[in-house]
Amino acid sequence: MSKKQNNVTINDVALAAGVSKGTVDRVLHDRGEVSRKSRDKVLRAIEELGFSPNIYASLLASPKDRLIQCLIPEFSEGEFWSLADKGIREAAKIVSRYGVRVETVTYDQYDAESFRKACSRILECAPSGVIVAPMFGSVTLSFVKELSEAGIPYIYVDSKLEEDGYLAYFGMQMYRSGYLCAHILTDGRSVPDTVHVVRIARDKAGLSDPTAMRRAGFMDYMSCNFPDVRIENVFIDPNDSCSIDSRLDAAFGSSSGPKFIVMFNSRVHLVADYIGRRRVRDFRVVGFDVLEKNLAALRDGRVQVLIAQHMDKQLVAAVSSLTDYLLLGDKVMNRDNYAQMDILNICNCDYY
Amino acid sequence: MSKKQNNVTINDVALAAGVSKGTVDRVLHDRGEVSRKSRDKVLRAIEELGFSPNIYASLLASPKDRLIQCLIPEFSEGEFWSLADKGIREAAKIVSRYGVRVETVTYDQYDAESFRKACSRILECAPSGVIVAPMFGSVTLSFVKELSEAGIPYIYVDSKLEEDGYLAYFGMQMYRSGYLCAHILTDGRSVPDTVHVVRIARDKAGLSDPTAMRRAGFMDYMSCNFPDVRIENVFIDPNDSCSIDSRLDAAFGSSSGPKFIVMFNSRVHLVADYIGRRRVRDFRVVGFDVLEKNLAALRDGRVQVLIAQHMDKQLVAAVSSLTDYLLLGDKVMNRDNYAQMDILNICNCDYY
DNA sequence: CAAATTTCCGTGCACGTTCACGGAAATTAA
DNA sequence: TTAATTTCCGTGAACGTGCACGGAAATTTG
Repeated sequence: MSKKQNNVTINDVALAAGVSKGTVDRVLHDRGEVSRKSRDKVLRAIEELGFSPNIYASLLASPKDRLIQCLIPEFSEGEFWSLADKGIREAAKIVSRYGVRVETVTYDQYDAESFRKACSRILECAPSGVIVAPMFGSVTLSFVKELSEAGIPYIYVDSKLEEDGYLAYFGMQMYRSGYLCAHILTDGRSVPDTVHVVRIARDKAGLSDPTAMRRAGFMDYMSCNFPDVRIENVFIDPNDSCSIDSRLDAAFGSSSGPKFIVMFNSRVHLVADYIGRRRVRDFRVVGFDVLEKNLAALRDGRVQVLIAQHMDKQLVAAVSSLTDYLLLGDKVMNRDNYAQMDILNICNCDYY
Repeated sequence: MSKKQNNVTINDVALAAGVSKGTVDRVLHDRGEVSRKSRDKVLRAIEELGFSPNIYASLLASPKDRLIQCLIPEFSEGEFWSLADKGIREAAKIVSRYGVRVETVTYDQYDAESFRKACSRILECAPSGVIVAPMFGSVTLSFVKELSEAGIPYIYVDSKLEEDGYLAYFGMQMYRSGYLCAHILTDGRSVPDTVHVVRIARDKAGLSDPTAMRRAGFMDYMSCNFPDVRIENVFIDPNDSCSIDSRLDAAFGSSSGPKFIVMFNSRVHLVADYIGRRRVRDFRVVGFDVLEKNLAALRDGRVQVLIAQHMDKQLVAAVSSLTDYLLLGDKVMNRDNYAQMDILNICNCDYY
C-alpha cells in the first residue's frame, strides 16, 4: 500500500505545455479566454501525459449543494410505490456521503393537474437532477423540455416517453412481462377453456394505462399458443370493495373446472383474498409485484406465481447513476436499464 | 444549486472544544496521544455540532495506492468463472475513478497447492483488500487468518467458510437452490418413476464439493414430495468426452417414457448436446448457470429451465462494497448478501 | 505613434483533511 | 531543585483543483 498513484497533475500538464495551471483549467472546462495555440499545446500535453483530473480535489474545490428530486405517485404503506420510495430513501443515505441530497415529490396518479403542479414545484426548486415516473404524456413532455432548457438532467423510471432528452431509463419491458406471464400460466399444464384476466383499475378516459403493453404481450402469447382458449376480462372498480366478490362470483360461479387467473397490476392480493374467503379450489393465479400482501398470498398458496421487479433496487440504481453523472460528469452508465423479471413462487419467495 | 452545505469543519470542532485541529484529527482516527479530558471535549463538540468529515478532503489528503485482489478459479472463455471475471473487470473500470485498482488472481480449482501459492503471492503484494472464492477449506482458513493479522479486509464470494472474520459474503444459498430446482422440475407435472441426476465432475477425494448442499436441498424436496420417485445418479468423467454418450445411453436407453434430468453444476450443456445428438424426445432438463452454451440449449429447447445467479453483478457488488469500505471506512454494507435465484426459461432468457 | 480596448494568461488563495515535526506541559528521576 | 523523560498538543505544509483578480500582450482606434 505505497503512496500516491497518478502523479500527473494539472501542474505537470501546465509545465509540459509551457503555460500556467490557470490556462490548463480553462481548457479543461472549456470556458474560453485561451488562444488557439495555447489550447492545442495543452490538449497535446494532456494526451501525452495521460492526465485525468483528481476527482477528490475537484469535488473539494467546488462544493456545490446538489439536490436530486424524485417525482413518483403518492402511496400508502405497503403499496407499490412505497417500494420505490424505500429505494429512494436507501439511495439518499448512500449518496449523502457525497454531499448529494435526495427528495421525494409525489402526485396523484389519477389527477393530471396534481402532476402538473408537482412539476412546477420542482422547476422552482431548480434541483441538480430529476428522476421521474411519468404518468401523463403531454404534461411530462413539456416538463422535461423545461428541464432540458434549464440544463437539468433527468432519468425516467417505470416507464419512459418516446423522446430523446433523457439521461437514462430504469424499468421493465412491459410487453415481454405479459408474454412471460402467459408462458408461466400455461407452460406444461392443461389449460382450461377460459382464462380470466382480472382488471382492477379506475377506468378514466385519457389516461395511458401503464399495463396496456403487458396485456398486449399476454394476448399475443395466448393467441399464438392457445388460439382456442377464451380470454375473459373481469372489470372491477377498486373503490367499490363489495363489487369484487359479486363480479368474481359472476365470472367463476358457473363452471367448476380449474380456474386460470392473471392480473396485470399489483393488486392480485385482492383476488387472493376472494379465493381465501370463498375457499376456491383448483386454481392457478399469476400476478405482478412483491407487495407484502401479495407475498403473503404466495406463501399460503392463494397465488402461485408473482412476476416481480426490484422497484427499490431500480430507484437505488437510478439515484446512484444520477449522482455519478452529477459528480463525475460523464456518462459511465447504460442509457436503457431493463429491470430483471423475477419469477417468484412459494419456494423462492422468502429469499427475494 | 447554491454553494456549500455542511459548513461544520474540523476547525469548528477544534474551536468549540478549545483544542487544535491536530488533536481533533487524533481523536477522529483513534491514534492516541490525547488526554482523557481533551478527548471527551472533542467528542462532545463533534456530537453537538453534528460534524461529519468531508470525504473528499479526507481522500485528497491521504492518497494511498489502493489495490483490491480477487482470487478465483482459472477459466476459459465462456466458462462459469469467466462471468465472474467479467464482473471484476467491469467493477475495475468503475472504481478506477476513485483511485482503486483491481486485479484478478487465478488458481487451479482442482489443485490445492496452486491455491496455496496464489494465496502467498497475494500476501506478498499486501493489497488493501481481498475478494476470495474459496475452494479449499483449511488453506483458506490459514490464508484469511494471515489477512486478518495484516489488517487486510476480505470478502467471500460463491461460498464462505464458517468463521467470523470476513467483511461480507456474496453468493447463493446452495441448499435453497437445490430445493427450488426440484420444485421447478416437478411442480404441476406428472413425474416419471425415475429422475436422473447427472454428475459431471472430477471426483477427487478431499475436495469439498460446492454443489453438495444443493444436492441435499434437491433430495430433501424430492423425498418429501415424491417419496416413491427413484433418484438415479449418473456419474461421468469430464475428461473422457466419449464416456458421456455411453453413460447416458446406459442410463436412458432402457425406458422410453418421459425423462426428467437435473444437473447441479454449470455443465448442463453437455447433456443438452447429448440430447441433440441422440434426438431424445419427451424430456425435461433443469440446470444451473447462464453460460453461453447453456443459454443456446435453453433457446432451442434442449434445456427447459436454468437457475441462475448474476455472477458478474455479484462481483461488481463485492468490489464496490470493498471499495466503499476502503474509502468510506464504515460498513454501510450488509454482511451476507444472498444472490437472487433467477429462473430462466425460453421465454425470458433473452432479457437476462 | 500613443491611447484605448480587447484578448489572453499567470498568481495566489480557498476547499477540509492528514500527518510529521517540534515543542510545551506534566511527570519522573537524580 | 534541576534534569531527564514522557505525555500531550499546536503548527504548518502538503494533497490537486477551481476561480477571482489583476495585469501583460496583442489588437484596434484616433
